[in-house]
Amino acid sequence: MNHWLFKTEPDTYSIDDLRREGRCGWEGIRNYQARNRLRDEVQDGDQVLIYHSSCPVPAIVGLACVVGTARPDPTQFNPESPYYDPKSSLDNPRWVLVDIQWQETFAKPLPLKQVKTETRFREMELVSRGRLSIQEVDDQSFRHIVARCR
DNA sequence: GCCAACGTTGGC
DNA sequence: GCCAACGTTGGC
Repeated sequence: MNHWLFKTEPDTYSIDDLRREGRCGWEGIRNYQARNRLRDEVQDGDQVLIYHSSCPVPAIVGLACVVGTARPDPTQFNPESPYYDPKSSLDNPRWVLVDIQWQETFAKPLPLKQVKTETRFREMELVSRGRLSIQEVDDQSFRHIVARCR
């Protein structure tokens, strides 16, 4: 069982939106490495830290879990969608998504600034590979973060 | 709004 | 398959 960190811009879709909806398809991933992880590595029941980017205080803000496995992202076929990809086809979809279920909104979100400061987080992809939108989180960091953000 | 880092595209 | 040009991300 792996743990993950999914990034989102709260102006587009926030942890509050996820809480309200309960469950959502994590649409709009348009990066091959992130896509490959969703398709090949993310498993039913995996836990996911939700991270807010491009906002006043970028931070890890909550917890969700994966429901089911990867499926084609319908937005790639919708010309009206900002995630539309004319090079994709129904026969051979290029992009996938996973569905996630809200579990928790943290009482004490963990700001990126803090993650960067502490040596225990040195190896986190959030520090070393900030732009990757689907990140793997090691077990120890994951447990530490959940415990201290509650 | 700037810009560094990094991903993608396409000509050759 | 290289690499220059270009586009995107995201912190600041």
